[in-house]
Amino acid sequence: MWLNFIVNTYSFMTEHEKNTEQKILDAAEDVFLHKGMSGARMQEIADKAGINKALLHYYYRTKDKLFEKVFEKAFKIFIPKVTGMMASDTPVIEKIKFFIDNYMDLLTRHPFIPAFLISELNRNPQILVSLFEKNVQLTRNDIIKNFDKQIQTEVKAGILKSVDARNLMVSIVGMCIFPIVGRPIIQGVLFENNKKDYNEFLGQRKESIKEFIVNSIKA
Amino acid sequence: MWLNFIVNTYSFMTEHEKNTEQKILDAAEDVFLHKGMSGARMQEIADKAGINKALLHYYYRTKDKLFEKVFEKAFKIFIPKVTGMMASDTPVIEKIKFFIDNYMDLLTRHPFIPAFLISELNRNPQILVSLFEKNVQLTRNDIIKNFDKQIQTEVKAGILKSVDARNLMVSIVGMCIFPIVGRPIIQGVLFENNKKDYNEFLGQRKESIKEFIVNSIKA
DNA sequence: TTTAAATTTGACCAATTGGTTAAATTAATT
DNA sequence: AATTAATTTAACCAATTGGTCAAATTTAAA
Repeated sequence: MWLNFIVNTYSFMTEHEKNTEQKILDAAEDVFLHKGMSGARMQEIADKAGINKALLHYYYRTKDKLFEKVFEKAFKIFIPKVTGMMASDTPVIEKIKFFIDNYMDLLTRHPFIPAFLISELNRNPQILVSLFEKNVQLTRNDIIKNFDKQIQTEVKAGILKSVDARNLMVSIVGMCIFPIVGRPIIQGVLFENNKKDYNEFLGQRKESIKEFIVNSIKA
Repeated sequence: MWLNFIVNTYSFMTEHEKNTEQKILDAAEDVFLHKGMSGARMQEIADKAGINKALLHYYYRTKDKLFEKVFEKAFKIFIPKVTGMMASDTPVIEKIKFFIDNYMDLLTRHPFIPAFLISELNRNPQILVSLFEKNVQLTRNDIIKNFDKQIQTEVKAGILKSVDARNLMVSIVGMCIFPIVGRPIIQGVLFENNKKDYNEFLGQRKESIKEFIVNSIKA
């Protein structure tokens, strides 16, 4: 679709157009996720999409614009889930268990996104600025405050030990993400590089984390 | 020093030589750590070292060779510490507290190394193979087994709750590393991008992790 | 003080890279 | 069927990149 780089993906485009565009985006995701912005090559993306390189620039003018799209998609898959977990009104421990189950599943389905986000954001934190404007940044603050309030309520009710909301959240996400982004190192150092053993480890990790956290915060 | 790429840094080289070589290595570290293998430019490294680009190739034939040196140094700073923590014969909880204090300090001093290692290793896990051959891979297995044995002893002695050594180690390191590698995201989402607030958060994080873990594993 | 060896440089090169353009092809509109 | 608009391609380009080389300079050895 012409001027697509401005108007984006809309419902009135034909199946054919959607396919070409989607093929490019899929290929771009694949290449960018594994090689990063600086390591990705437009030619490789074109090859993987089965199209001419010039067509890439026809749809997404520049490498930066294409990268932006891929990054935004990756970001949206992972980050809102974290604040999302704090929104429901179930008890804290239930909430956490639910989150860990879902987040670990998400990580298993997209194991390369977190390292990609970490790498690109450390190299250029500026990317976040524009993303934060677009997305649900307004309510975010209230959500965190509410989650903290809920925790303090349960602390006073004698359900939980005294814990700080943000420390808890960073710990939970860290315990979930590290075995994924650090896989090459951990698998090498602690599992003699045995892929099967490590997959088993990841399989039971969910339960391990939940038990570890509940043990820590339950009064 | 001529043929330096083969013989490496030895004590019999003059101060002048050591300086030039070190200047290159420092500059390379700086650039590689922030831009990664594919994003780093030999010209930028040369500029930062204040030398001609050809001199870079005189000392370290290729970009790959130079990268290898930087990577190995970064790796050696961080990874042996983890297995090292398990070697002493103090009680488990003391060991863990000592490790967290030291590791968090290390992370604060070198905040960009972990993301660098994660990124490069996910992109090319092959790098590890040669490194594992060179380094203390022999005793590593015994160290882990001994640590696990110590834990199980303390479990039976009623000091600790039942915990798996490798899960525990991954959790500890994950809780330490995530606030560093995920800084841009966490600072943005949870701290309204306030740098000062985040530094304060990092300052108390050490104690928070220790308390969190002890609460979880103490019987 | 020669002479030889090691270090440093400027100029250069081939390959790669992101991006462009004009022409060809296909799809949509009349 | 004719024309217009949208899509796709091959060929090309300027800039960048890792790397080389011969010459110049500095240092060490004789």
